[in-house]
Amino acid sequence: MRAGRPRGFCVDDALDRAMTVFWRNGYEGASMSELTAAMGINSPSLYACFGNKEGLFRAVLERYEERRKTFMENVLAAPDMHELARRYLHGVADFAADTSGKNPPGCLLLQSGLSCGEETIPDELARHRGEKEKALRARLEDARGKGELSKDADPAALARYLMTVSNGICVQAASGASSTELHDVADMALKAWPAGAPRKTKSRAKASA
Amino acid sequence: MRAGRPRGFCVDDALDRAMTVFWRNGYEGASMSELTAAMGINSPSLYACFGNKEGLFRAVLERYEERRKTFMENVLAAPDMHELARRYLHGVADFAADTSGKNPPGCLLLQSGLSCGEETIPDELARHRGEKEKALRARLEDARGKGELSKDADPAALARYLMTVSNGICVQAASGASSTELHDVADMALKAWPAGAPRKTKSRAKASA
DNA sequence: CGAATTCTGTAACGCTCGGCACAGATATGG
DNA sequence: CCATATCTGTGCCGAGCGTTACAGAATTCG
Repeated sequence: MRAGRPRGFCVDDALDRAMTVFWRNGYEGASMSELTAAMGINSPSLYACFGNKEGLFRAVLERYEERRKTFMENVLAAPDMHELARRYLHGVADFAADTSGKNPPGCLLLQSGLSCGEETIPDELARHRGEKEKALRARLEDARGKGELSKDADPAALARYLMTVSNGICVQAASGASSTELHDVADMALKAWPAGAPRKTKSRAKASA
Repeated sequence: MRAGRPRGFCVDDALDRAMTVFWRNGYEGASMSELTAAMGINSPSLYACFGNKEGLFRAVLERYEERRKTFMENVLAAPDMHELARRYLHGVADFAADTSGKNPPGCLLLQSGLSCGEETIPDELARHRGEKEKALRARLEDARGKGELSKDADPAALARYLMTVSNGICVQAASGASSTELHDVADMALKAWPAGAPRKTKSRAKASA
């Protein structure tokens, strides 16, 4: 164990509370006083732990990705590509409409700073969204190689389509759309998905844990 | 415009310049000093003309809608509903990818403040986006009444779908997607659009969430 | 034990923010 | 040509921002 006075707060809990503030107010709209108040700590503790506001934000993003990891794993583990698309879009709809916690509806990767005074924030968020798209594309390319997807399908375009609809759903959620409205949009978007090998679709809906 | 010293700048030009700043930096990220510098005026002139920062922003939004008016008119004047969807999505793709002016790629109604410290800004923007959705829905309802759209089609859901994809396209554009990528997404989204006039439409069961 | 180390709370820093008083400049109307 | 009205530029305001200096409190190590 390390010497010195032990930290008086749980880092992950603090990050979860900071996440809510960034999510609701955006990066610039979240003031340090709001953040420290929500986290239940004083600013020197925050600066000692995270460096500065941007460092805190990056830590929040990592925490966010960690919490969404099981969802993406579940999506990528889909048995066929139509099921992958279905799990992804309906999972996003579930997630975006979820107001059971303290977080506002929508998605942190959009709400916290689509545009902003410091260019580095939107760039970082775009990078994170790009990572998700890349994961989807890799899975689709793999499926195409294995014959689970038509040879004339374009994995990159399909992945981009999923991300586009997903981001649109998040915006709709932030604008106040209901859960069923979002799922209807997801269903409609799935009609554009290539038929692929399997013709049988199960209509089972599962919420993201 | 009676007595008194005449205004030394063109209001619309100033609004166009302010629009670029809000677009690129977001509402909160746009400082008054940046705005006045871009508009080529001093702050007292700005305050005398627009009241305060939020007043300026609202004026910018009006100007924006005015500039987009002919586009929406062209969309709503489409001869059939598939053409309406096509014009809308590809028009948005064109618009979002356009970097010929000084405005960044994407859409002001999203970039300038999806989330923000002052709740009133995201609300106002959501209202503006809602107006567009309402216009599309009204046109679709009208078309359904005239038999140009299947009776079991849902105008509200279709309008929401268009808005969702449109917003997604704008996010993709802001993330750096190319024009052809955006048009590919628009084409793919159009595959989900109900067929022209025939009586047969597949209605998929809604998710049980 | 004392020394070293690490975290915490108080209080304040310099800076930029949005906004405005004021006086000079430039127009109109009588 | 004066009275009135509107706009412009200079300069400044209090508030809040992100950030940090400092000293005391709590722990481990020798």
